[in-house]
Amino acid sequence: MAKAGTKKTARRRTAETAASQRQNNRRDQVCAAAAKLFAEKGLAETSMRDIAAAAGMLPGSLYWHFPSKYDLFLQVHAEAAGQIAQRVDAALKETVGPWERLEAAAAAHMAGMFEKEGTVALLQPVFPDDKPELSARLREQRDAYEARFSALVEALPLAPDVDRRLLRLMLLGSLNWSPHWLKTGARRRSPAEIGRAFVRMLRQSSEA
Amino acid sequence: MAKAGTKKTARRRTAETAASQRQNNRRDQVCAAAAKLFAEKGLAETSMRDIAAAAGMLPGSLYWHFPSKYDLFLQVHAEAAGQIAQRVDAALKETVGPWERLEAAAAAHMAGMFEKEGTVALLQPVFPDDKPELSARLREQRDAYEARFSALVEALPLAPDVDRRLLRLMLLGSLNWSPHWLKTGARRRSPAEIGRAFVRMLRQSSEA
DNA sequence: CTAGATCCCAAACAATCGTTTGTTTAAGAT
DNA sequence: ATCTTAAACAAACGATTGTTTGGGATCTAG
Repeated sequence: MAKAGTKKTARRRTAETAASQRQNNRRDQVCAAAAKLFAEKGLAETSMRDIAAAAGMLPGSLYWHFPSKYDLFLQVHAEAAGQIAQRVDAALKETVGPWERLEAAAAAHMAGMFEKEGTVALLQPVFPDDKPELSARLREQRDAYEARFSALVEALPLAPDVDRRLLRLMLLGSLNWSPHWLKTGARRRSPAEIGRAFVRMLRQSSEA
Repeated sequence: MAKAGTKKTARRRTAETAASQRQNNRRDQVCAAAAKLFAEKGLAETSMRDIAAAAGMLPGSLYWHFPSKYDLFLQVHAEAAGQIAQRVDAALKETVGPWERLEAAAAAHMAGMFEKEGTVALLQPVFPDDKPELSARLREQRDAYEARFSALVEALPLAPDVDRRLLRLMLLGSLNWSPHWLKTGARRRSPAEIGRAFVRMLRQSSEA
């Protein structure tokens, strides 16, 4: 087929595809195990040995996939943020009213946080002061995601005396705090329902 | 004067008072230093060496005042919780209306969290899974404090379809999350004002 | 068949952790 | 002056931390 192409590209492409089949087989597995542990115990309380054991390999082997523990955490964080952002964006595409959009975003935010065990790690802000680079990256990811809510609140038809910033912070705070009391088992209402309920509680009081 | 009293009691009393003057001189100092560090970096990220350095003594000397790191943390946590509870109770004594009482409690909660640097440590729930005793004690302290808000919400005149539990959780979540974005310097509104604003946002929408 | 890449193991590295031990200093009590 | 106790120092303990090193499979490309 592509044998007529330049030797280099042809060789490289086959090498890439063949390699990528074999490549990163267990990388995602490591990520998943790390996500779960980070979400359960936090960054500092989770050791590389714990992650390695959960992923079924030795501690040193992790360093073939990730250059450091913080890079691994950053990867997990980015994936979690991306998943929730994807959910929110998908929900927003199907919704039109300003309040309905905020409600859909809150529901997607909650559903995204609780869909997988590891995703909750996103919201617990862990900013190690001795790793300013890591903290900066985490803030970037978080800010980029939360910008969606800034826009949604900005679009609300509100009475002129309502502090939009405070409304946004109140909603996000109550959403992000929910993992502390919402247990995954035997929940009365689904996470998405709770997110919608929070938005509705804010709605009538501040409508224009 | 008291020389006619029994030798034992007289001697013991003077010994106690004299000892208590000399006793626990730097214990509070250690507590304050630990509270500040715990609030800034959390339990796991704060080492006994950090605390000792901040208190101006050597690591081993801490163990004369506290039997372990977790006991020290528990003490700090209890003091912080007690201070906020005291503020809330004082504010409630002067307020009568159900909504006004909730508003006053939220304001006191916020003011208490931000009055000292170390007090914020209260709200960041740190429950090490390998120390169930510590986790249980922390939960006790937190639950005992938050019971106030349960009672306050229960006393609100609400429409019958309003979920009081969810309203309480929303308020407490947004309050407890505020340290993540409310910077101590150059704040637009005081913590107490923000707490009041949060309650007002909930008020009109759910009033009976 | 050889060369090289991929992936992991086995073992150790230096650093830091919470904690313990033995000793010393200072001050009040007898 | 002697005895006791509070409070700290100095130094180390074993365990755990994140990470490095070197080598051994396993597979693919040439």
